[in-house]
Amino acid sequence: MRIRHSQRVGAGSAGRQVYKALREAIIAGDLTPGQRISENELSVRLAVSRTPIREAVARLRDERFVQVVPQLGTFVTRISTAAVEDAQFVREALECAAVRVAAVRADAADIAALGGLVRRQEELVAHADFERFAVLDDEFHAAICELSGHGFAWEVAQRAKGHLSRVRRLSLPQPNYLGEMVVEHHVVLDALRRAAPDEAEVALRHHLRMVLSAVPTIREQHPEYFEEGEF
Amino acid sequence: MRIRHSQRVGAGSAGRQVYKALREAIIAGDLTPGQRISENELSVRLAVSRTPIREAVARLRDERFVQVVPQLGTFVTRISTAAVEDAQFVREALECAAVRVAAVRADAADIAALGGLVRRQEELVAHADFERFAVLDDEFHAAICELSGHGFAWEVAQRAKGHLSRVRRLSLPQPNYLGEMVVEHHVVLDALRRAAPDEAEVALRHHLRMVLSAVPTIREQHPEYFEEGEF
DNA sequence: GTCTGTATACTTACATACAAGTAGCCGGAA
DNA sequence: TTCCGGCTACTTGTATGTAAGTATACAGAC
Repeated sequence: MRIRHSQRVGAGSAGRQVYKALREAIIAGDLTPGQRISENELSVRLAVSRTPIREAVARLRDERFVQVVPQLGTFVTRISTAAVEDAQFVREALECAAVRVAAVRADAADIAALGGLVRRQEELVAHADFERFAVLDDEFHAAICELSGHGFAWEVAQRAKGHLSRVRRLSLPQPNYLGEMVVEHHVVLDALRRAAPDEAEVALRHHLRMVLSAVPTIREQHPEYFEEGEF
Repeated sequence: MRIRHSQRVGAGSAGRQVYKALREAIIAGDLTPGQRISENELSVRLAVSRTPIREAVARLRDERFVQVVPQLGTFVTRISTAAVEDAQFVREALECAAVRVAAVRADAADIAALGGLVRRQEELVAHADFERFAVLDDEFHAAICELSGHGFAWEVAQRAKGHLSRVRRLSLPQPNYLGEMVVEHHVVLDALRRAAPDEAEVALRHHLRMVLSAVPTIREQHPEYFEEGEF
């Protein structure tokens, strides 16, 4: 084989790398919904054997990014409205529960750190840097879960909200989207600063439903990304 | 091409079977915390090759049932208080959110079906049948999530609450445990019947914390199951 | 032309062989 | 006795071969 274990320079095992690459490719839309992905083709393109490919595909299957039909093929799932709503429900439940705890646990230093995050987000709004904003946005929500003492909740939400991430990727280019996001982050942050769990929850819930409310529009713009059927 | 293909209904793939067997063995305590499990040994004992074993182990690793150390071994994780609290947090957030929705969505037929479940549980209390009670208990909670329209939430909770399941298994033999469980199920059921989301949430939250409150006792009874360190 | 049976070229699921790294035994030296 | 170095027997991670099943193209019958 060409590439030895020297490739393992701390980036994780090959299977883990393949998983990350495929996940990112699906969310970014490089692998389009409905597309068939071949383990053999991937193994040559990524220069690894089929074993790590299979490991990655298995994880993606658990997260509903792909559907694997035995002896037939593996397909990138189309975004289904039901799956998006499921993901939204899970994320909302977990993060709202977390923010309530965070509101009573966060100290001044925690608030300051969160504030720094939001300020960095503001800078990106001016540059319309959607890529890096998405990263900082995830960091913001991850930080809230971390503040609650249950960073595990963020991991779970992350694994469950696959379809939601794909939708977000499509919705970012909409006008003034980033600006509104930052404003809402500020509202949540203020509630946390005042140690007001109820207000923090309400604010975060409203914020999280932003993405969901954009789904119909996104669906019209990218109908080929979605499953046919019920509206 | 959008053909939904029939899954292999019967027993599932070998990897899936191995996963279920190992998961059950860990929860039941047949595989004790800290114990090293060898992929090779498992492959001969279960009469399959290492490939499906590895697939199962990968899933168990995601659920924190095992810890895999490359080139060293795979070990059954010890129950950590932090992991149990994490699982509790996730389950509570998801199920409480679900029960609120269920309270306003459930119709008479749904309530009747849930009532039937609880009645079957009552019968098992008399026989002290812990095994089957655990199954019916899961069915009860799964049904609530199903009623909310987000059965997916139960799947997520199920995957996240691994350590909690192990604790429950240890706590079931405590006196009058089953009886209290059924009583609390009734309280939740009544709240659902009255379509009272707030009361349903409070009742369910209290119910879910029963297991957690038993952790210290369980830890004293089975210290070898738990990680050492912080109390 | 239309339909049908078959060969073929794919696919995933599983089995097996190899590579690389770690713990521990064990003999020998200080 | 104590410490150190190498050898051995494991481990997981990866590569590759084998088996079984499905869609499809195509030749032939009607």
